[in-house]
Amino acid sequence: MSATAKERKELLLEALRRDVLTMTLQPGADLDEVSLSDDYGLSRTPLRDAFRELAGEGYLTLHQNRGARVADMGHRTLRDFFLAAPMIYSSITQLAAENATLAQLDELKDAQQAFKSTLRTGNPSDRTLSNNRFHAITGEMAGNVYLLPSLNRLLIDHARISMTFYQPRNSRMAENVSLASEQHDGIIRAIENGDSAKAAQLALDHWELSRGQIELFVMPTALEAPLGAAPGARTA
Amino acid sequence: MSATAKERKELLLEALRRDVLTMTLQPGADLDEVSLSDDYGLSRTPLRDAFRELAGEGYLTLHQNRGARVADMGHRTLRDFFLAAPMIYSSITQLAAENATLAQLDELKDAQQAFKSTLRTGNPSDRTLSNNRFHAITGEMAGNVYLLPSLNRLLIDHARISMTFYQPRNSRMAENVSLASEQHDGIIRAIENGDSAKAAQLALDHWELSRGQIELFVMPTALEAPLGAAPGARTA
DNA sequence: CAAATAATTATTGTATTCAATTTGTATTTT
DNA sequence: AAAATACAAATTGAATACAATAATTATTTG
Repeated sequence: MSATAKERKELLLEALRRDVLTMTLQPGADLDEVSLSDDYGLSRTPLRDAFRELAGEGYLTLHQNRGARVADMGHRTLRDFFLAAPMIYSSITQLAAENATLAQLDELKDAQQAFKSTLRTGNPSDRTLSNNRFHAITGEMAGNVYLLPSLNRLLIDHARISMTFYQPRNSRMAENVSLASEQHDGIIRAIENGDSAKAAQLALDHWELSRGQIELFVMPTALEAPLGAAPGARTA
Repeated sequence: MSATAKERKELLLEALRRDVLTMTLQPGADLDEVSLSDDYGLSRTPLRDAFRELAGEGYLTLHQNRGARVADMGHRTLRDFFLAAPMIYSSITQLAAENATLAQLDELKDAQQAFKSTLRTGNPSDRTLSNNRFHAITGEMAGNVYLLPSLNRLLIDHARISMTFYQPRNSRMAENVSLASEQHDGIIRAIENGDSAKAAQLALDHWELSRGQIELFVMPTALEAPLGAAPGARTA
């Protein structure tokens, strides 16, 4: 409670964003106004204000007389995601290469450094968050107010999907993670050189890697054991 | 003051959206909390709530200790708009053809009827609003939560750009308006038939018409009078 | 008189209080 | 006992009251 009210509000916003992205707050979970307000030393008025803000960004959804819930991830979500992601990611990255400032480029490099260090420590949440930050910066670089809201919504659910599907359990997946890091480096170079066509292509490659990783979990490799022939198998 | 508080809030939201789209509230205009709150018989709390909601939708922008302003349309805006519009419009319309329900199709037909009638009455605001509604419905049809926020932001500024650039002053422009209406009909047919490729192409054609109309104002036809040769011309 | 500073006013942000709606529970009724 | 209704508790929404910040005006000082 030491900080000023404005700071506590900002703290709350960041914490909620983080908890949504890392699935600490699960999709559909409903947020209690009173408990959160005394957790962060705020009254309900600025808290509800924060809810609205986060709802506008796509983290939460608000329902009449029913409060705030973490944005859902239904069965349609994944399909919508696969449709929209390559288009938005590639065009954002292309525009980033065309419009990035040097200050933004430094930010992106810092974000990539942070991402690399999370690969070593291995905390899935931190990895997801640092990856999220990397791509959010490309969005700022692109600076297109019409595409940005779509990108940010994609990034929210990309983080959440990664948290569920992208836990590297074997060497193949670990390889993919470090490959993703190399792709980040490539994207940085393309942006640095203003090579927008290459940046767009690298974004697509990067997406394909991520997509494949997700599909490994959605469609796992088939079991090899033949049915009904195994010794001691129970009959239905 | 007769309606319930919830209704008055909804009324306020609709009125503000409408006023932003029709440029009744100009870009950058700042909204006074107290005057609006007694205009609509609401206290400042739900009013500020409405501001946040509209900010999330892209109609307003909020600044620290400085209240709400109508979303700006700077010099970058038009360029960003031209870049994003064809991509979003075509993909939204394509998805609309793939996913539209019959109820939504009826809504779209109704919206198109309304649009046609505004062409006859000739009120620019009504024409803009009914056109806006037509395209907003295609967005609902597409139903892709990741693309929808970008579409809606495009639609806000498309309406506002139309209100400034799209006042038909000669027969060429009047023709274009009725051509736009025919394109709407074509889009409806393509959606009805589930022909997503055709729908996407028609959306692009529709965009091209709109783009050309805007460019007529941004880049007007050159004057024909030769410079410096006219009698009585002043020398620099 | 100009610049700087202090005080006043206006506007925004937060807390508290009050009202309305919803949800859970208990009681009644068939 | 199951369903329906009435009641009570909890939760959300709005209004008022209070605090903090920014803008404006007045005053002071070089």
